[in-house]
Amino acid sequence: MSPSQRQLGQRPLGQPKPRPENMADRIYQALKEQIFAFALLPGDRFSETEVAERMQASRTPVREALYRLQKEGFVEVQFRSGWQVRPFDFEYFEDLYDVRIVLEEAAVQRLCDGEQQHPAFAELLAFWLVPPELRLGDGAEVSRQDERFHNLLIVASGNRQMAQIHWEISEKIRIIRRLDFTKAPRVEATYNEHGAILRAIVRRRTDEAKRLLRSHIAASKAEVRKITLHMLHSARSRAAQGQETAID
Amino acid sequence: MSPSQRQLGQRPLGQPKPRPENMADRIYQALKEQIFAFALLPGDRFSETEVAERMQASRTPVREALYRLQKEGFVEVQFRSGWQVRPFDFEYFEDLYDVRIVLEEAAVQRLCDGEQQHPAFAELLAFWLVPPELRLGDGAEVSRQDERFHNLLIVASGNRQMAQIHWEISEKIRIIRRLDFTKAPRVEATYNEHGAILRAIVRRRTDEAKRLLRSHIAASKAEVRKITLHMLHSARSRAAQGQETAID
DNA sequence: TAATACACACATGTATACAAGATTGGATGT
DNA sequence: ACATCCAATCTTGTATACATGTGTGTATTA
Repeated sequence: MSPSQRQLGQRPLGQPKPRPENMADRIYQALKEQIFAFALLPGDRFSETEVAERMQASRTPVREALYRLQKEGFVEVQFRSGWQVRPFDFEYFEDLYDVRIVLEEAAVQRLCDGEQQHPAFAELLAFWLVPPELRLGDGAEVSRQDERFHNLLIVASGNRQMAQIHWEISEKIRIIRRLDFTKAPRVEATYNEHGAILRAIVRRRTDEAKRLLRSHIAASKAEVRKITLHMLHSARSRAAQGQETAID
Repeated sequence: MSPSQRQLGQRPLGQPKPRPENMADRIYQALKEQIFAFALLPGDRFSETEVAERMQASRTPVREALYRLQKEGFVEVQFRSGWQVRPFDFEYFEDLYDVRIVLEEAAVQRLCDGEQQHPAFAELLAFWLVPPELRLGDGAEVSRQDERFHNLLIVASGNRQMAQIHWEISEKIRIIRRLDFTKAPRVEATYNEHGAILRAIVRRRTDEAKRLLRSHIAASKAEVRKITLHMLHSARSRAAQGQETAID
C-alpha cells in the first residue's frame, strides 16, 4: 500500500492558501475520508492541535469538524484528555441495519398501496431495470448506487424526514457497507435483487416486495461482519508495518 | 405574561462566574428553552454577538451551541448574514409524526412476537396500568411521561439505535407536542389509550395493538396543528405588546 | 526495589483579535 | 422625487492567546 495513504488531508505546500470553500467543511471531509480509509483506525487517539497542524489550519475549524463527527458517531471526546476514533461496535451497525429494514419496508408498503408517480421511483426503474450488458461493473460505483437505490425508495414514498433519517443512517454504516461490494458476485446479486424488488412493487405484490427487501438487507447485514473483521485486521497489519502507530 | 419571560438565560449579575458546567451546554439549553417558550419566535433573526452578550459569554461557546441547534433543525445560519430561528413547517412536523408511527409500530410488532421481559416494559406496565385515582394531573408532567411511554416502547423492543433515533425525533417535535397536553380531557385520554395499547401487547394481539397505537399518534398529530397556530398567534401578540421585536 | 508524591507538559474549554464579505443607510446625481 | 452608488457597519469565519484540569514521568523516600 502506498505510504501517501497515510498523508490524506495534507495540502501541497506550494500555494499559500487556496481556501476553495469552508475550512471547517474541508477538514470534516478529510477526517471522514481518513476514517473511512482506515488511515485513522478505530481506537486511535489524537488531539485537536495535531489535526490542525496536519490540515494547516487553526483549532477553531478543527473543533467544528470534530463536533460534527462526534454527533454522527465517528469520534468521541474525553474531557480534557484528547479525542479518539470510536471503536467498532457491531451491535451498533446491526441495529442500524434493522432500522433500515423497518423504514424501507414501510416505504415499500406505501408504494404498493398508493401512487408510484414520484420522479424518484421513475429514476429507480430507469436505472435498475436494464439488460445485463448495460450494468456497471465498478464495485465502488455500484456501492454508491446501492445506497441511492435504498434512499430513493424512501424518497419515492413521499416522507422527506424519513428520507433524511434514512440518509443519516446510510452515512453511519457506509464505512462498512462499501466492503460488501468488493466481490463481483455481490454486484451481480445486487442488480438481480433490486430488479426483483422493483418489479414486485410495480405489480403491487406487497408481501413479496417486503420479503425480498428484508432478505436483501439481511444478506448484507450478515455478510458485512466477517468482511469488516478481515479489513480491520489487514489495516492494522499495514499500519504496524508502516510507521509506528498507536493501535492499543 | 410576566416581562421576565423575555429575559431567560440572563445570569443574576451578583456572582462573577459561577460556571456550574460547560458554558456551551448552558447556552445550548438556554437557547433551546427560549425557542420552546416562544421567547424567540420562528423567523426571528439574531447574531452570535447578541447571544454572547445576553449569556455573558464569548462567541466561541455560543457558536458551538448554535451549531448543535442547527444540526437538530431549530436554527439556520445565513452566510455572513446572521442566524434565524427556523420558521415553522407543518409538513416537517407531520412527517416526523409519521416516522414515529412507523418506528413504534415496528416496536410493538417485535414486542408482540417475542420477549416482553425488558425492564423498560415492566416500567411501562407499572406506570400506566394504575387505577384512575393514582393518575397524575399536571399537564406538563404527563407530557413528559407521554414522551417516555413512546420511547420506552422502542427501548423495550431491544434496538438501541432505533431508540436513539426515536429520541431525536421526540426532541424535534417536543416544541409543539407539549401543546397537546394543555387540556385536561387529553390527559385522561392519554391514560386510557396507553393502557389499552399495553394490554393489547400483553395479550399479544398484534393487529389491535398496532391499530390502537396508530390512531393514538394520529390523534395527536391532528390536534397539534391548530393548537400550534393559536399559540404562535398569541405569542406574537404578546411580543408586539411588550418591547418591540422583529416578528418577520 | 517499589511505591508515592510532585512538577511539568499537554489536553480541551473559553475569550479575544483579525479577515473578508454582506447589508444597510445616506449622499449624490439625474 | 427617485434611483443608484459608495462607504461605514455589522455579520460570520478563522487564528491565536489564555484558563484550567489531566496525565505522565521522574525524583524521592520507605
